[in-house]
Amino acid sequence: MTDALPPLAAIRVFEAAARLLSFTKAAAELGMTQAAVSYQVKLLEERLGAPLFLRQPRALALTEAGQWLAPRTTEAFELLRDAYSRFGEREQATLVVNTMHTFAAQWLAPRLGVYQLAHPKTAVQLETTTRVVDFSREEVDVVIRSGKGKWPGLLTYKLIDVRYTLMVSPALAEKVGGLHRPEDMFKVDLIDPHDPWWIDWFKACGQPIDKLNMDLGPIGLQTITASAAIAGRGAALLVKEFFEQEIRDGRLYQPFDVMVDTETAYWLAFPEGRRNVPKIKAFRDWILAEIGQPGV
Amino acid sequence: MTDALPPLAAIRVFEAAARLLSFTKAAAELGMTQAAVSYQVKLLEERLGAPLFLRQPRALALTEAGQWLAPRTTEAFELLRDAYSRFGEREQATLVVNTMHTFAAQWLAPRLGVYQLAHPKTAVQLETTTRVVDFSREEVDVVIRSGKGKWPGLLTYKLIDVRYTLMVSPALAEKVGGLHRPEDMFKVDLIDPHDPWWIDWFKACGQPIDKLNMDLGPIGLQTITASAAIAGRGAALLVKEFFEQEIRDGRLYQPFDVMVDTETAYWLAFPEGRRNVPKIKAFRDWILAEIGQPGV
DNA sequence: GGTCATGCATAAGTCCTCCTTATGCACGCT
DNA sequence: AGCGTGCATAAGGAGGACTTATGCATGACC
Repeated sequence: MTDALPPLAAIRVFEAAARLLSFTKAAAELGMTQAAVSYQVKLLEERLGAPLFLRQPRALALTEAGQWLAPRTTEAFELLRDAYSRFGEREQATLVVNTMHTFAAQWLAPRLGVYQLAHPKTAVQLETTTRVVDFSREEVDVVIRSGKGKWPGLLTYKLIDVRYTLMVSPALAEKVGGLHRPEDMFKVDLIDPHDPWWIDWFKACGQPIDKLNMDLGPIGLQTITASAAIAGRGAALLVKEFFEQEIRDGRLYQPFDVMVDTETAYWLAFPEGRRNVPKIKAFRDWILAEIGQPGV
Repeated sequence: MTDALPPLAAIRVFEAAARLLSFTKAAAELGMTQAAVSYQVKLLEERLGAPLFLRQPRALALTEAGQWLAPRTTEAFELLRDAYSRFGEREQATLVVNTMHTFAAQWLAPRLGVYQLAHPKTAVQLETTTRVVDFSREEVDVVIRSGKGKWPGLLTYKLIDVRYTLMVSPALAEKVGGLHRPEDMFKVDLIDPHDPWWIDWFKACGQPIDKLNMDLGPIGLQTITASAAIAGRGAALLVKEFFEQEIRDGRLYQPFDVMVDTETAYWLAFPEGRRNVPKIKAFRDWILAEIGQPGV
């Protein structure tokens, strides 16, 4: 026989019975019947080939062998209980949120102070990427991404529709004599003019354009295009929800009512198997409430 | 949620997988399939709400959380493995044999040297009592008792038939002119004359006596009555097998062939549940071989 | 001395946890 | 491109771990 351990279920029962010196009390602590405790102790005694308890009237006592074994077993179980209890606390301490830069910078970061006050035990760690996250290979708790929201193996919660609109600096609009209708767009430059969003926008305005100048540089982050618009360099297509503060400040304004619905949205997503993780549930509930949608 | 531990089966699997950084190797060590390891790890990760491993091509890695938890878990399991392994060695160290004084002193003690040489790792601790042993309340491994040998819950192995015969000192026999037939018994005293064995012995000799003088003291141990017989104080009824050395030495001799069979025997007995305990099996096999009977 | 409460022991039966089998997928190597 | 390897998963089975019911021994109380 190798030094394989006896069944762990029996060891666990023995540990509780030895610590409490009562099968009945051990049963209560372990959430099982006294008969199950008796049964497991008998199994362990037979397996070890030695009695561990002396059954006495109205009292249980440990044999010498039991007295030798019990504290060692309890020490091991205390290590386990401590480790797994502190693990729970430790895991609650940090929530890793991976999302694209725009969402992080414009929507989430400004609100994290509120989140922190409401959840002092959990620090949110923002990661800003746009690539696909593989939850089995990366230590990420939740992601926020745009798209259709149907990702197998993930639970998804809809946050914000992706609808963009044209925005400019009020100063620029005044400088060119105002932008009163989409036909006035010749007066200003298009920021990030190769962004395919422009095709859909002009089409929505009834002025379709066939093609964009795709030779220009890579499509920029909305935060960069928004900065250029605020600087008066032209008009940008932006998701309005990300720039509410700038709108309130008068640094950006929306001259026309045209909104282009991409039929996609921003989604909170995480693996189905983590649906019951407290810090993830808390974050989900908070962000849904913050967006003004009913929680699950 | 209380600080209840996750399922121990899952923790055990995690510990092996973390230590070996391989589900396949962990499966081999634990004697289960790789699918079972994968399943248990997934269970634990969902229960804890955190991934413990990062699945990489041709390599498993622990997450930060897993790196935190694994050494603590391994430490606990090393305590358990060490304790239960040393327990086995420790339990092999001593065998407690409870038997009546005569068997211990006359038959077993003289042979224990031989046993010790054959089993150097096990010390036999003799307890000499005649009362009933309750294995659930006393730390006794095996008992040797006389009787019918049918004791519920115990396994029994027959050792020696209880047949007694008359024995005297050769010097005493010569002093009284010899003991040639049972009718000569008037020449010597009966040692322990109130022992009921005398009724059966005289009856077996064709000279029944009706009663004994029951007013005398308690029935003595055979070792005491044998000492008196050796000292020439009279004749004693003894189990011959216990006094072979004294017979060889010429200190006792059996003048008649009369043997009275009590229809009982000396039995080795221990609880059924301990049938597989190595030190008990070893002792059983030795004592059966010593008595000249085939082992089980 | 009789009755009752308590705690452990056991048999029989149930159920669900833990596993196996079969198979898929991703990746590195050749 | 094909193959070998290691992890993942679904479906299903079995046996381990438990429950229920009951017995027994003992101490406390009247």
